[in-house]
Amino acid sequence: MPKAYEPKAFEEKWYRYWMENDLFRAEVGSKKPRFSLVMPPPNITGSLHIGHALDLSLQDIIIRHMRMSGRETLWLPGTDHASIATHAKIEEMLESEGTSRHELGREEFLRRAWEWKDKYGHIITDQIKSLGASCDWSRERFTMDEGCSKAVTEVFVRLYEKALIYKGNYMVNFCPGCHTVISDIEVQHEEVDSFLWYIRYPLEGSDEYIQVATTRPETMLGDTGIAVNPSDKRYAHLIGKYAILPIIGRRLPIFADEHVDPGFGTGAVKVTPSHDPDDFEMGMTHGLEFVSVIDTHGRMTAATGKYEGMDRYECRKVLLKDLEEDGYLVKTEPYKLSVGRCHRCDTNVEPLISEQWFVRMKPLAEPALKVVREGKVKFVPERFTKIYENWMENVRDWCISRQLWWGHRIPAWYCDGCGKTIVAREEPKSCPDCGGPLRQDEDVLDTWFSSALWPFSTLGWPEKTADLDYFFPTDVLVTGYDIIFFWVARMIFSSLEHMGREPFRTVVIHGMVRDALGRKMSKSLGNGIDPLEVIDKYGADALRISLTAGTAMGNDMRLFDEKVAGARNFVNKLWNAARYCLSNLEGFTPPEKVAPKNFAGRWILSRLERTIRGVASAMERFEPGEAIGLITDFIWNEFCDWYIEISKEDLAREDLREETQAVLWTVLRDSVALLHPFTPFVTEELWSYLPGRKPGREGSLIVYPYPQPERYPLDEEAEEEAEALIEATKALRNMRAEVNIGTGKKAPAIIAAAKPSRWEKMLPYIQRLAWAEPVTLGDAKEFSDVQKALVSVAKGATVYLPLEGVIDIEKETARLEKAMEDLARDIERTRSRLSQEDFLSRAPQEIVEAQRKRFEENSAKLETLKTRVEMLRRMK
RNA sequence: GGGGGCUUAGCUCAGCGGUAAGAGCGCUCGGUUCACAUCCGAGAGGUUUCGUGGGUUCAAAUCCCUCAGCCCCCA
Repeated sequence: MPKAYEPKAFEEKWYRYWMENDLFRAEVGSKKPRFSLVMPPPNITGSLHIGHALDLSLQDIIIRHMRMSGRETLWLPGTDHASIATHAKIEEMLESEGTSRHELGREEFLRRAWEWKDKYGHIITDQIKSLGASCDWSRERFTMDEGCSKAVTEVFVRLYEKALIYKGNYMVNFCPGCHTVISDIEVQHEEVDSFLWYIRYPLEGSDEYIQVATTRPETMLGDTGIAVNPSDKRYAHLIGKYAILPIIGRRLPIFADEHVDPGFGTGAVKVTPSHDPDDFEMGMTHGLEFVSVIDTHGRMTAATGKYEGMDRYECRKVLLKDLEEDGYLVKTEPYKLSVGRCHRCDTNVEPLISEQWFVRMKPLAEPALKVVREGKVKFVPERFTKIYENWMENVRDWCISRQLWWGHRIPAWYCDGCGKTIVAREEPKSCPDCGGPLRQDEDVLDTWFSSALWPFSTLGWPEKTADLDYFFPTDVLVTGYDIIFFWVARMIFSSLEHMGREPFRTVVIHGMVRDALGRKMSKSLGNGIDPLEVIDKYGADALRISLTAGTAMGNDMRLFDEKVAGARNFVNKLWNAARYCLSNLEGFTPPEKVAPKNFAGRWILSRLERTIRGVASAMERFEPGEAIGLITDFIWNEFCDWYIEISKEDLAREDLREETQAVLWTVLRDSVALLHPFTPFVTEELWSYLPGRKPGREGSLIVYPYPQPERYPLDEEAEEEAEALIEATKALRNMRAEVNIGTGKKAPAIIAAAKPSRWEKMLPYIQRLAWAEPVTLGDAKEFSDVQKALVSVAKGATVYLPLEGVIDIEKETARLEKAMEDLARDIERTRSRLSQEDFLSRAPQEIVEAQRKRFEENSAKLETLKTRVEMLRRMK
């Protein structure tokens, strides 16, 4: 076994080994209880970022834990076609070649897109492998593969037939940057510093004006009315009259509408039904004219006269100048307003009216709410339930068409002859009504429309497949809180609608990974951490630990180099502990049963049992951070710091050598097994060196039964003895440091015990652990008059550090008095607690007992110290 | 405007009803002990204390309410 831990030496090797031996593959119809999980499909245009690394690490931890716990596990991987992103990427590529999609035509564009996908689409899946993700690559899917596409068509047709999909002319969010409609949740609202412009519109047949305030002056060219609040006395006399739109000259009816906030601006608002969602509503209810003044490129339309062709913001500038010159602009005030930006390209979204396809949400949302409220789908942590419900309760219809070519083309055909619309699974040859020719809808569907079907489309739906039958519904879904609405919610209602049941039982939500300063990682800030670089530097295992340890599920976390280095240090510690164990296990044959007689062995197995129980509980609650914390604490602070040191003594003893070897082997084996879901590479590597490893595939750690509770007896007696030993050792080390006796330097020690017989067996350990030589044992009274020594009290014993020279009485007295103060304070606290009737009668018996015991132990310690201090005083 | 989160040691964070507040990093002191300097030993550091003020309880950092600061989501 190599001396140094070097992850690069074996990480790739083990991934290949697992793959070649088909160890990630799920078997349909296995007798084991099954456990399935689908991977949130990463975007094919993307490369692995730290968010993926977290998401995938958590899934791998869960799936490996389940696999080792005896489940037939499926972790289904795949990728997402990412309509907008890929489309943009291809367009960019074509542009660099001096051509465009319109020049090439749809068919050629798609050919080029598929070519690109075949060439680059697997980059991210290759990267996923370097993390150790144990997903079943034989079942890998792509949202645009044949099966998933078939599912999309099927769903579209079914929803259309149930009138849950409709086409209509409504106000939508258009992104001039991506040149497509986007859905409501793809718009990000952001507060920006802007202005409120006050403009006066002349009243018809009068010299007077009505003043309005607006944040978007350029839209005034499309104004078709002016609204005031019905209760607003200032304007009551103008209702029913008309104003004249400056520059354009259009007659604008002045009307009352309750939605107008009298406190905003002047209380009178211009109404642009074609470019504002609220105005759209008013336009509909009040029968206003609809005039579109901004097109899908963000440019002014022909309806704007001399402004035609100008960019909307350019037009704003020119128009304001014109208004000012003509005396219409009254004033300009600074104003904070919320602008909608495109989630993908950051361009300001333009609300405009357009004919698009929508999913009717109300009927779908109801069952999706019910299933969560009834607990059939549970969120972990629970607080995300409320966030989901909140959204689902207020959900609006989902705009699903996109003006792009890369994606699932909408299965709708139009007959120009008779105007009929046909929605069908197979392309119809001609119009069933008039026999005329048909043309297919040009648009594709929102990518999320296909990912919403992921848990069942990937298992073969709409076909009845064995996979679907066996693995659906899936058990858990792991994802970040940022896509609860985009994805989780949509999977839930889609599955309920098409499968008749929930897609998964538990949704495990994690937070975002931030940089060292708590900032979001972004390209513009350049503060992103590349997981591949981290893996290169510290290994995948260290990365996985640093992403999961020390954080609670659902909370954001910060990642920085020192954190990963710390994780790597732990792995190195494990590596060296294993080296120690293995070097002492040469020629060792694992016994049938490990049942040590010595307290040290019983102690460490008892502690191991507690760790196993804690891990089982944490994993059950989906708190891998807690689980890994328990395991690392056990390995480092108990096994390495204490048991391994003790074992050095015991291995040298004829009567204990064999059982000590057995304990070392057992604890190492279980530690490595417990850790495997978290650090798969190093553990499988160490496993390969472990005596007793069964040969071949079946002997791999990845399929070794995960340590479960009640594997070893809890041994309170041994734990108490070990605690006493540790306490005495620490007391000695402490006193030695006090008087600058270096570690490793021999110095005598005296243990004055209440029950000396109990301490006899511990002397060799104390000798080694506290570099104490010679160690003298006696009963409490025997040494009470030792003068040249420092004293500490441990559980059941007084520990002396005899000194060659004369002790500094002042200093020692002060040290002891400080200890006495602490004890006295504690004694007082427990005494007062024990004197309360309510406490004695209402608190559980164990708690009361523990207090009593503590009171007695501390009183005894205090008594000892008191006597000692009195003695020191007499010496002065 | 609605919803959620955070506020615990210098920093990053655990702990979320059971009784002297924990970890890692950083800091100080001491160490080339035959697994490990990617390490070992000791220690300081939280004003009797977990943002503030109340309440519930035998018992609160932990549960409830108030307020404050910061952050996120939705409208």
